[in-house]
Parts: sequence; structure tokens; C-alpha cells
Amino acid sequence: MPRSGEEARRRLQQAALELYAERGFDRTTTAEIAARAGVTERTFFRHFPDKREVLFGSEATLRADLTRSVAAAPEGLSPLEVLLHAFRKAGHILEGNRPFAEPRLAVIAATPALRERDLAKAAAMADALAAALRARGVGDRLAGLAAQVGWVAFHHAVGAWIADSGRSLDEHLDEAFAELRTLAVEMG
Amino acid sequence: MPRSGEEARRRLQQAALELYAERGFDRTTTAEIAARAGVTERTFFRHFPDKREVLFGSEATLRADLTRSVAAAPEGLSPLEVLLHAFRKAGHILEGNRPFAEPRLAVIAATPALRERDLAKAAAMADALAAALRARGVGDRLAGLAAQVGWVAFHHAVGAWIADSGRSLDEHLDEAFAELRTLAVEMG
DNA sequence: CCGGTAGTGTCAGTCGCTGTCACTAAGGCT
DNA sequence: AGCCTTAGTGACAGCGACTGACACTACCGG
Repeated sequence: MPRSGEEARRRLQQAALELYAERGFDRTTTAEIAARAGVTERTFFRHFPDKREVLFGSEATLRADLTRSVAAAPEGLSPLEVLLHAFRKAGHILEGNRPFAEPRLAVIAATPALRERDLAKAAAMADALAAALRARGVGDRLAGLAAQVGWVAFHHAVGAWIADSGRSLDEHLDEAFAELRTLAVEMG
Repeated sequence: MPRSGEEARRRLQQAALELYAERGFDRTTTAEIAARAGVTERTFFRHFPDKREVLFGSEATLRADLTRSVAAAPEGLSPLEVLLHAFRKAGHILEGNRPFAEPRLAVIAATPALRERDLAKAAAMADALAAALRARGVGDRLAGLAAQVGWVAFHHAVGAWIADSGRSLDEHLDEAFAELRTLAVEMG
């Protein structure tokens, strides 16, 4: 029953998220995911390289958004200001997807294997941000450091926003970057 | 031929590093590692939970060293200064182990699966550093941010030191933290 | 000398993942 | 309409990572 291919892919993602949330990542087999999606195990591995990657399908678009925002940031901003600018734009998208993203984050937080993959995606994101900064003329080494530090602050802000949804993500972002500044200035 | 247990463990680590370097991580089986170490595949998994962990046996002692140094740092220092203090001490140990650590880092850099595990270890290290900072009275959220940012700077310094061994790790550490300060101050 | 214990070998089995081949639905071409 | 290409799939066989269970043996203290 091959329909569009893209449809099977979405069903597999949905089925995987459900099963990971119900029984846990370790207690669900790829065959079960495929069965719930109405396809074969083999088809699962045609759409996703492994059992973890099925939860990380939207990272590529986020990366594209962020790098585009970095490129489109106004002239004359410092590297971290450029990143803050990009994070604000990406954050707005994230705020909309929250009901879908929340169970996903819960499953990832509860599964070491998925946390590893998540960290790898974060590292790739930081690399992409560093490349985007370099394209703006930021020094080679400095771009790498700025991208990683900026990403840490972003991640921190998202975590705070998850815990305290009362305030907007933008507020948490500003606060995280302010804390970053405080930390650095305190150094002799 | 059960001798000391600890001896088999060391032989397994050695054999694994050699084989990973020779054929690559993906092209070596756990059975081959066990064979070169003179034990059975089952024994490999008694000493290490999986094929990757065999390269990460010394992370626990590094973590212990770092957290101890954080606790022993002088009073009155800012969070990042405390971390810089701890990194200097750990760095001296690292400078001694270099001939052993270098092939290990090369293998990790060449293998995505091992990079994932490495990132997970780094995250655990940052968590431990954050806890050590909290024990010194640093605020809860700030400790987490400082630990991650500090670790990024440390990692950056180590990378620069690997590429440019002419200068000491301490110099690279100072430079990384100075760059960090510059980045933060540039922000409006 | 003996009993406990820790480290190991052996075997069987599950599951993640891959290569291969045949099949079928969908869309474009004449 | 009939055909042909192509993408998506099912079925099958197989490797390798990892686990549970059981038996065995070197060691260590009494």
C-alpha cells in the first residue's frame, strides 16, 4: 500500500512518539513502531537511519531558520547580539509548536540514548551557527566559541521557559544573555 | 584464566583503542576486541556496558578531580574564576597523559557514535561542575549556566592547545576566557 | 583443607540494522 | 488506452551488539 511516502514517514514519527511515551524508548521495538504505522520494519529504516533519529526530523529546518536569521541580522552587531537576534526569531516558531514539542522533550529527557542524540544535534547546530558567523566576517576561532556559548544561553532560556511559562521566551532569552554578561564581567 | 579482573579490563581498553585506530570503530567487532585481549566477548560486556564506553574509563576520575578543585578554590572568586582555577589543575594532569590521550581523541573525532558519547560525558561533567558551584553558594540557575559556559571555554582551549602545542595549555586557557569576556562585554 | 566469592566461558536468544530481490502503485509519454 | 519508468514497499536472510542463565575455576580467608 504505497501512497505518498511522506505520509508513511509522518505516521512512523507519530507512532514512535506515542510508543516511546507509553512504554519507554527501550521497551519498544522498531517492529512495533512499524506495525502501528501500518508498514514493515524495513520501511522504517528506509525513512530513518536509526531508532533515535525518528524524533529529530525537524532539526534541519530549525538549523536553516537560524542560519538564515544570522545572515539577515543587522550590520554592526556583536557576535552574541547577532545570535540573540536569531534566537528570538526561532523562538517564535518554537512557541507555536509547543504542544507537539512537549511530549517529545519529555521522552528525550527520560532516555539517555535520546539525550545523547539530542546533544549531537545541538553540537551540529552550534557548528552551523559558527559557520554563519564566519560568513559575517567573525574571526575563525571566535566564531566557534561565540556559537557554542550563545547556544548554551539559548538552551538555558528554553529550559527556564518550559519551567516558567508565565513569561515569554523573549524575556527568558534576555535574562539568560544578561546573566551571561554578568558572569563574564565578574571575572577579574 | 581469571586473574585479577582489573588486568583484563586494561587489556580490553588497550585492544579496543588499537583496533578502533587500525580499522575504525565500525569495522571492529566486540568479539575481535575480546579475542585480542585474550577473553570472551561476554567478558567484554561484563567490564563495559557497551562498545563505546570502553574508551571513556577515565572520565570519572577527571570529574572527581575537577569537582575537588572547585571545592578547594579560594574564597571570593567569581564562578568563572573558580572554574578557570579548576581547569588549570586538571589541565596539568591532561598535559602529562597527552601521548596516551591523542590517539583516543583522533578515534573519537573520526567516529560519530563516539562523538555522541563524548558529548554526553561532557554534559555530565558540566552537571557535576554546576553541582560543585552550587555547593559553594552560587545561585541555582546561574551555576548551571556558568558550568556549561566554562566547560565550552575549557574545551575550546584544549582544542587550540592540540592544534598549537607550542604554547602551554594554561596560556590557551587564559586566552579562551579572555575571548569569552570580550564577547560578553561587546554586547550592548 | 574447605567454603565462599569473584571472574570467566558457554550457550541461547532478542533486537537493531542492512543487503537483496521481487512486486506494485503513480505519473508521464506516445 | 497501453506502456514504461520510478519511487515506495514487502519479504527474506543475515550480521553484530547486547543480555540472561548456568556451570566452572582460580583465589582468599578461616
